Amino acid sequence: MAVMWQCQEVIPTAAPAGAVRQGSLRELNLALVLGRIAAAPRPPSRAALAAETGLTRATVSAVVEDLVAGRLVTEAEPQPRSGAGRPARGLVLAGDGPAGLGLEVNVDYLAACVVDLAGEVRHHCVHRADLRPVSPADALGRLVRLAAEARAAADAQGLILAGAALGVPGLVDDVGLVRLAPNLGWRDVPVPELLAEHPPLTEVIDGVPALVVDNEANLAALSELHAGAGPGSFLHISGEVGIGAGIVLDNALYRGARGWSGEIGHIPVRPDGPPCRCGGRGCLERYAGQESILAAAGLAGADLPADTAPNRLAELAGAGDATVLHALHEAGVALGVTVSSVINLLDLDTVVLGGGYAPLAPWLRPPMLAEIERRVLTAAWSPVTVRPAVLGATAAAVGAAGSVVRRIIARPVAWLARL
Amino acid sequence: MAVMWQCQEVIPTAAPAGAVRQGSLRELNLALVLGRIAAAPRPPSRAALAAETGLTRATVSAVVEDLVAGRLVTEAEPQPRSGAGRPARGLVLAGDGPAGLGLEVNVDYLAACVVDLAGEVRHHCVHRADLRPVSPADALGRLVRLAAEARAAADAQGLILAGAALGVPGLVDDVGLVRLAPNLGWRDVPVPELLAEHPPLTEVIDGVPALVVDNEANLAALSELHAGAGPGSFLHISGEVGIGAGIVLDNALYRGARGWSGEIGHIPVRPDGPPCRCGGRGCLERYAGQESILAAAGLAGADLPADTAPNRLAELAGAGDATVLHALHEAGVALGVTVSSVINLLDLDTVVLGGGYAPLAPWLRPPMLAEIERRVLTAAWSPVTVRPAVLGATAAAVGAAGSVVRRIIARPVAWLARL
DNA sequence: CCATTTAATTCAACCACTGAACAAATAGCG
DNA sequence: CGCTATTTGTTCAGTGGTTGAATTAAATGG
Repeated sequence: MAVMWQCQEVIPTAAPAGAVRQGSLRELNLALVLGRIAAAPRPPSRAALAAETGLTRATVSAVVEDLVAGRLVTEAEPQPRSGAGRPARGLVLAGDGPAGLGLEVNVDYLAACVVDLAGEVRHHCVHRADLRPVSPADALGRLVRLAAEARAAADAQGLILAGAALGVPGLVDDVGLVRLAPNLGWRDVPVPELLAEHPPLTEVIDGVPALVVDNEANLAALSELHAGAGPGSFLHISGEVGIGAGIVLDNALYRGARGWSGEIGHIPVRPDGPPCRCGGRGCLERYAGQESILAAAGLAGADLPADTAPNRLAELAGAGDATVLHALHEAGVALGVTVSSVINLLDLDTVVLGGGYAPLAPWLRPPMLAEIERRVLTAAWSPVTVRPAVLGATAAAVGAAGSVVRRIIARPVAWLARL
Repeated sequence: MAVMWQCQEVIPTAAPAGAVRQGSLRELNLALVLGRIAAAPRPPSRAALAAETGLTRATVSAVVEDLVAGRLVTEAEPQPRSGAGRPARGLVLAGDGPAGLGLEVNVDYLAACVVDLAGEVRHHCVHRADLRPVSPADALGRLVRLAAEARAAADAQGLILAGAALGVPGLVDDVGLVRLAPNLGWRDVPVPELLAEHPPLTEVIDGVPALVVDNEANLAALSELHAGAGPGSFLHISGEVGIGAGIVLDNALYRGARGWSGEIGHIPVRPDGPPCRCGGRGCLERYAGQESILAAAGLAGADLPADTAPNRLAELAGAGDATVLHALHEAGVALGVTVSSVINLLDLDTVVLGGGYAPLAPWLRPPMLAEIERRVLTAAWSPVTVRPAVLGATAAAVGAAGSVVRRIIARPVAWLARL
């Protein structure tokens, strides 16, 4: 069994860097048309797609025929139309075609979900447990059981799982090794090997590995790209126990030379500040990490589970607790300083507060905006938006599943060839 | 005369986002083959190109025929071969085809140069003068005279100018307006309008404007990408009077949502540090800007021209001047702190010291590496390289000219259609 | 001098898109 | 109710560009 491990989701750019044969022509147009169907606000007709893409109606018909045959697209009920003419048959992404399996291992929960082509979450299941004392092999074993449940749920709904993606709160290298997941206590964990005993996740479908491992913050950012306020460039900050960021540039996740981009938690806020366990001093995590906020809020000993702490903080802040308000203000200032650097560097216009920061956005936002206003050179010409993420704690798992279906939409040929 | 102004060089991605007709097929393969010829270390044969790209030899021959007819490629002398078989005819980029005109306006000089398809600098001319007291219209007038000289030189060598690019040390928006060039004293200067009286620069060749305006740091980074140590992702820091950075990700310049990326000079090193004229506090420019280094080195009153100051500092440092050494060390530490943030964020493996920093690299490098070692989370697994730029002060102008020819190589159809 | 080897060209076949004509399905109007 | 206008979708000959195999070209080596 030749298992090829690919780490980290890569949405193939529709255009191959290599030779362009005539088959590529159809390949590119399949991707083009399917992409438009996916992006359209309402089911488009073949004629509308032709007008939109510049292809002829004849070609669009041929392409759509392929997509329908491959169960990627179905015809919607003819919708009430105004004006004369033969009524259009609307095209929608199939609700019973391929789907993506999204998995997540985090500090205090496991999650699995199934997302269909249209991006709808068709199954979702969370298993709460503190995973720090659990061995990696054990944790992954539990995850496989969750995945089996999800697979059964997908089958029951007529969906075909086309791949899976796993989000981990740490650095993942390009052979599937989790180099370091500090808050989980993992170091050099070979996820592929540990999962190798579980066949459902280790198949290779047409050259694409059945499972892809990626950083959790990256996947959360992807979910915001697809489910959230849509296209553009933005920074998605995940405030979990650690602080991670996903960088979306021009509708694509930027991963860096080795896939380790977005390690925002250890950007120095005050280079001479208190030492951080990373070895540096005055890192952002020392000011805006969950533990630091809790300590500053006087809740250090409260021993709250990591996933309820943000809501507890929001509750107290809403009630006007001065210590908590001050702690959040300080965290917001630190975040603002860091984010200003990022914006000066990358010229982004949007910052999304995700993970644990989402419920705290009302209190983090004002000090962040104040710092940005002061420190970002171009703020005068174009304002920067800071907003909470639309998806909550489930973002990473949903983003993982979404990355699977987005890969199909970006390169439908791979799926069609599988049949 | 319909002059379309496009600001900022954009290398077209060979694959159009729109419809893919059969003509696109040839278009893509022209770009593919020409790109391989440009990237090859020695003149490749048609057969080698076929093997490399996956196209058939028949197709490669047809494509090459088009390229030769369009004066983009010529056949090199048959080189001595080993082994049996018909000798290959090597293909090289034409030395008498299209060329790019590169222009630069900086604080104390103007520059123009001509670069051919192969990236060779075929003409170069610098005009030294302090341009701060000169009006923008006047400065651009002088630049046009320099450009005319360059055009004559290109003609004399049988080159055809296919476009021009202008580098400016400031923020350029997408209609050609220089929003702010602080060290030049420019604000809201409409470069296109001021150049409109000079026909040679305002033609539109086949939909592509004859002149493109861009930030100088971006163009310097591009020159490093093409002339320097080649492909990859890196941060190019230009230490002129201000500090700018060009970000190259996956062999492409990243420009940001509005083209204002790389404003690294105002990233805070110490958020409570001395106030900066940008309105923030403790910005990098306050520690590693040319004026700050000179002040720390005790040369504040020396009134050195901006372009000789770095060499003077290098001279003194080489002679062991303790004050200068200390000043450079402090600047290096500040640069190291900032660069660490950038690397944590973007996961780059290379930092290039360009502009005025290039001659100072021997002294800046050690403290930078020390900070990176300490603050970059992933430094343990993969080392970060810090090196001086290969091109000196001429980098921006050469990069500008190079961007013109790179655009032709990336999409040769535009040039071929022009005939 | 001829077999071997590699390079490049020629040519019929084929694939996918184009453009125009045609069929289908509706609304509006007398 | 029937006719026209209108828009959607399909059919089909035509075309551009690639493929693959055969052919020609130009060298080496025994």
